[in-house]
Amino acid sequence: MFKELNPLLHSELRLAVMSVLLSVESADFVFLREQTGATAGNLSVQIDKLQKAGYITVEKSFKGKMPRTTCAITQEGVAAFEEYVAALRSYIGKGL
Amino acid sequence: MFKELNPLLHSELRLAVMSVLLSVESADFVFLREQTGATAGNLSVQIDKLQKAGYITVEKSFKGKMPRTTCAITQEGVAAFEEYVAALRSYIGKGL
DNA sequence: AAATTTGGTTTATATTATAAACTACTTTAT
DNA sequence: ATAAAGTAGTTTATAATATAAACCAAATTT
Repeated sequence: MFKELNPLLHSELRLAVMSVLLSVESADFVFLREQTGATAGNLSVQIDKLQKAGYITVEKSFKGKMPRTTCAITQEGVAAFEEYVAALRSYIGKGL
Repeated sequence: MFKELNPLLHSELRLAVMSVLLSVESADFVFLREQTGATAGNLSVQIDKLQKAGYITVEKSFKGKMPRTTCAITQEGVAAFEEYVAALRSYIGKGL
């Protein structure tokens, strides 16, 4: 009847992060914070979870002297997102 | 950019309950438990929250000697559900 | 050189979800 | 008639989650 909603994606902020990353090759921490409107602390935690799940990659580097964290979605992440959307449809129906 | 996801509906079980109630005039506790696959305890709690939010009505009666709890979605509930779906679209895009 | 800003992380707290335990009663079997 | 098992839930305890607040290290501005 109802498909299971991947709990890692069924979170407002993590879903927003994935949504941004789906459309942009890669994005840094500050860009993600701006796009999602999240606090840095919350974003830091959720990025970590997405990375540990293998849904995104996280690269740390320096832009001049300032630290920079760059994120990108993985193939696994894309697949998980698509599955999540398919599961949602079982709750929402054609409506979505 | 991203619309807020009503936290009362952004819950797997509550969303499933609302989804069932959208399609059936009314449903009793047992039917909801069967359709959602939830435990009775979890269902009881979530029904309570939906009722307190004004998204569903809950009527207690007896069917013969056995207690019966009957739920139905309210207009407010329908509206909230539709808004939730619209908000989801901001994360999902055309895909859904 | 002191104050502020940037780019984060860690930690503490509040909320949520969930299952386990319990209540109250009914039905069935002995 | 009574013990055992089932039904329809509720309450309570625990685990997981989300979130913000506090913090840190370095850079920039005044």
